[in-house]
Amino acid sequence: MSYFLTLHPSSLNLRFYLSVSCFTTLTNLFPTTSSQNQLNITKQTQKHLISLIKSCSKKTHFLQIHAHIILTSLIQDPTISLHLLSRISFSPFRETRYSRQIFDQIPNPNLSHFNTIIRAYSISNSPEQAFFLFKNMRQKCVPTSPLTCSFAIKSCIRFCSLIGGVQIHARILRDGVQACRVFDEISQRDTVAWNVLISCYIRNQRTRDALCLFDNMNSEENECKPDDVTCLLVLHACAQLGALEFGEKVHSFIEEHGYGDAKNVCNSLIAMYSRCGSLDKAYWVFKGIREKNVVSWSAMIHGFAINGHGREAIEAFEEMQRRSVLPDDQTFTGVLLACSHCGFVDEGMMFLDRMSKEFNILPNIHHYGCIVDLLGRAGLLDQAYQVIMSMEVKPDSTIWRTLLGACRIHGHVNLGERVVGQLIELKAQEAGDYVLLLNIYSSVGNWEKVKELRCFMKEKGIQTTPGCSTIELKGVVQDFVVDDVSHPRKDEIYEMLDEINKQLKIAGYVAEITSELHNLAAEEKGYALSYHSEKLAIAFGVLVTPPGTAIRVAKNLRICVDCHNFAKVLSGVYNREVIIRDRTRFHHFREGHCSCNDYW
DNA sequence: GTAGGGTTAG
Repeated sequence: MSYFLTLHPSSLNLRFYLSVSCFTTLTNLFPTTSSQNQLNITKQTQKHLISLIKSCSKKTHFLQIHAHIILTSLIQDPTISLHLLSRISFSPFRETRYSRQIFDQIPNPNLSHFNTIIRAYSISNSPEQAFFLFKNMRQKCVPTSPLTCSFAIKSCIRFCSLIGGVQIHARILRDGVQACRVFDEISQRDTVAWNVLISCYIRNQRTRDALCLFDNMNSEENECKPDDVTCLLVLHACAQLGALEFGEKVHSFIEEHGYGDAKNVCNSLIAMYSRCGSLDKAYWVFKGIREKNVVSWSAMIHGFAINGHGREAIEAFEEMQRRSVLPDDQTFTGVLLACSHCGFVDEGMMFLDRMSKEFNILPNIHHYGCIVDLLGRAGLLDQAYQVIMSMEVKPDSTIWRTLLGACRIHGHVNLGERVVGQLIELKAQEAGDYVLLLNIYSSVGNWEKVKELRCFMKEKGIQTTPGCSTIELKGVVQDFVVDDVSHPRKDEIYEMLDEINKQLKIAGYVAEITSELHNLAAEEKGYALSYHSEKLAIAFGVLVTPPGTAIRVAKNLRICVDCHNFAKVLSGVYNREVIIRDRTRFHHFREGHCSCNDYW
């Protein structure tokens, strides 16, 4: 029997014991299995062996057990090998090198094996090995657990590896396990470490914290400064938040540090300015790019589209072709978006047709989303439904929700109910969907159904998202919720809102009540609407900014008809440009008018 | 071989 050949070449200790002293003892101690290659183990043998391993208190004894396990190929049994590894790693006679020998003999180490050996290394004199094994797990496609990460990070801290810690940190966040505290434990943070943290914050919708980190990086005590990648990340956060002033600050930083020539930075600036409703500045940046690529054009087209400048978006699309820049799928998303936001039904359908025929780009779910929105808002609900049913991509919850939004606009009860049914079937229904259905019922005055659905929602404990509007003042984003009383200047804000309401009534503003959910008397409804979060944010804007300054508000949900009218009349009476970005689009108001097709 | 990164429906 050539059992020596089955041994790992490095396991000299074991060779020694096997060849010199223990072999006879071992075979007497344990009945060996007949074949070394076939693992044939009963539950009882396993149990017996494990209790032996556990009770083993001397190294010599342990060595004997180990030798036997190798000899009988029982090392292939994952439970036995784990106990063996665990005992040698955390016993009074522990020795990391020996742990490693055993680990290397295990044919297919699993998560528990890795956790054990990584833990052993993390408290040993060679903690860097823990990190290498952690990386090894990825290469071998062994999934990691929070425990693994915790040991691996500890080891990185012990051998002062920033790179290691950052890599594990990124992986933890990618795997959805929160461990931002790790960052604080890194002694030497470089720009990349900061950038990773910012990126993770943005991915986890903590955009405001991302902006704070930019400021922290920029502070005097901090040695490593933001670089071009930091700027890209932070611009993205500004765009999401609608934080224009902060975005401008980042823009100045970019210019000061000479990042302004980088095309990716410029493209991000275009996106940031357009998503903050500052189309002029977006266009200014766009014009400054010498060699505009497809991303620059797409970003600009998208910017025109979301700001309600559909004609310019389409012109830009034509211009880019004259300049021989080939459009891609995202360019068409922008073009179709322009059509949807401006109600260009025929053109939208034509572009959908052209993109595959002329440009060989197959429409994706985003393109169909625009088309469904376009048809739905135009009141062509059946046609929109047909598009969903006929498209080659599987409809997702978002696309059904788009159609549901259109059902609300047009008070389409039957289709609305069917769409909610589809969402429930997809198991993707959200509180907001039921709210839209409530809106549909109340807009047609079906209070019976409203009551029924409200009861259902109460029974099921469905929590609706509270409406929240934000407005930025001197680079700080401020929140307002419905009937907000938490603001330090709440008295002034409510006073201002009352004053605004008086002025607007004189100008002919009447509270629009169909969108309100409750079956209240008209007067009460008017009252219930008066403290919507966007109105509070606007009142705050009027209060704290000098006359003539544009008021920019971002809202997490859809703006209601009444607030829309309120802002429209206000833009004329107070001579203020009002820009409200809600969940689905921008609403620009100037001199008593709305730049898009009014509410829709 | 060297982390983090540009435009994307509602």
